[in-house]
Amino acid sequence: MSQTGYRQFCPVAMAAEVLCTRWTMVLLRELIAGSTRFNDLRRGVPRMSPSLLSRRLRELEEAGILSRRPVPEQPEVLEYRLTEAGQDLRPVIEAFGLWGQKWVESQPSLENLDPSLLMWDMRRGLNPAPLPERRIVVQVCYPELPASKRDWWLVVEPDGAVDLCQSHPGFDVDLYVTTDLRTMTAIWMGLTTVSGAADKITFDGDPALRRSMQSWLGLSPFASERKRVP
Amino acid sequence: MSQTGYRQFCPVAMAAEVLCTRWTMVLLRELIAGSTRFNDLRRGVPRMSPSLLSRRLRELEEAGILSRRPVPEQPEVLEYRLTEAGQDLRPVIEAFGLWGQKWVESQPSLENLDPSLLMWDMRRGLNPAPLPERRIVVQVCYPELPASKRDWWLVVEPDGAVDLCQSHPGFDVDLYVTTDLRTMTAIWMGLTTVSGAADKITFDGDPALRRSMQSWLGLSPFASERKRVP
DNA sequence: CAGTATCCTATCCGATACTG
DNA sequence: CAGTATCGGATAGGATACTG
Repeated sequence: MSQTGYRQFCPVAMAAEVLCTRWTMVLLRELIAGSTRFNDLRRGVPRMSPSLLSRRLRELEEAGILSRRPVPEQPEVLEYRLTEAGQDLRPVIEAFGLWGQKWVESQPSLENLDPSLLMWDMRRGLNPAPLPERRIVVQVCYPELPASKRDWWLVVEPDGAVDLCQSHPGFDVDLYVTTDLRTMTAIWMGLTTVSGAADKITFDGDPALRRSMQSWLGLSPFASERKRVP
Repeated sequence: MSQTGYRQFCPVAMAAEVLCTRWTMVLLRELIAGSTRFNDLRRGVPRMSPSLLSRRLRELEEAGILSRRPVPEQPEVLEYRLTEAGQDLRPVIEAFGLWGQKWVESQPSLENLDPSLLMWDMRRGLNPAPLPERRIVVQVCYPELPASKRDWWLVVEPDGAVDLCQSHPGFDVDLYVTTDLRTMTAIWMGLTTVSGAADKITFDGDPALRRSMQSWLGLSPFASERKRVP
């Protein structure tokens, strides 16, 4: 937002005054998704400058939306946790996301891809349930990208924990997935499906894993909402 | 919002890019409440400059949220109607308002009172159902205000139509209500009630009307949500 | 890694005045 | 009444570099 507040007694205006400043809703989405540490937040909101992030976090604390407390083990590092008021923003974020998914043209967003962000989101959403009960390693390759962002490894531990690596984790790879970033992003957003984009993906490795990919690949929380934009 | 967009493929960011610019949410609240004409919108969002209003309306049209069409009878005047995408913002606005009502301290907003806006909102919300089936005139007086904003008349026609006047409409007044603007605003927001603020209101006229006031006085759509802020 | 301070510019927005 | 153009200032926020 710019200049001063709205100075209006309507609750919508009161909320907008706190929430409708640049990056705030996106940051809140990341907090609600569960990130609590500064650099995790940065990963989730990569285009936001650290100084603005720092500032927003302070503002949100002041607004009673989150608390900044030292991490117990590392007292010089802060941890950001939503207060009750912050948790209660979940329906607000969901309403935003739902509406955005339904009504905002996605072509322009698909011009602004970001492999780190996508993989970070995929890591978070990945659903280990359909996977066999052993360590599973999936390598994703985007041949069009420069080497530093080309290869990614998702490591799913037997207990369901998921790690994202940018260098080979040392374990055998169960499934190789090669595609372009745009296709993978479209799948993640629910604009297409693994089978719908079959001609743009090549697989190598465990056929069962490949067939079940749509089910274990975690999609955007809004992927199930179909586009309505004309 | 400032600068350029977020260039992020998350639906929350996509929605925020359209919705989180200054005044936009407040304007949308007014559109969803039913205003369709430029100057009605101005009344509902009085602190917004006309040029910004004009601009936002064009942006919202571009975003597919509303349509600008000439009024059938007055082809040189435009009428702003929400499209389906715009109607679908209702849950978003409601989520905002609900959260604002629950979690934003209202003291500061109560420093920024506005009789025109309040009366305009009251006119809109007034519930004619509990009133007798004849024309009812209620005069509201804020003695503390300058003459030009002191007296207001709500005229409820037998068919339920409500008019707001700033000069005596000529009909007999059924009920006089005298109070201060802050009290009336607090009632409208649900922070107190007519009987709870009885010591700050004086009545003259029809006792039945007075007793039923809480029921016919239209409150803010969010008035029923109780404050939770600590 | 975690977070902050500084600096500078783009741009958003508010005020005002103006036209059909 | 309905709506738009212009203009200038404030400030938000981006880039960068820096500290514990």
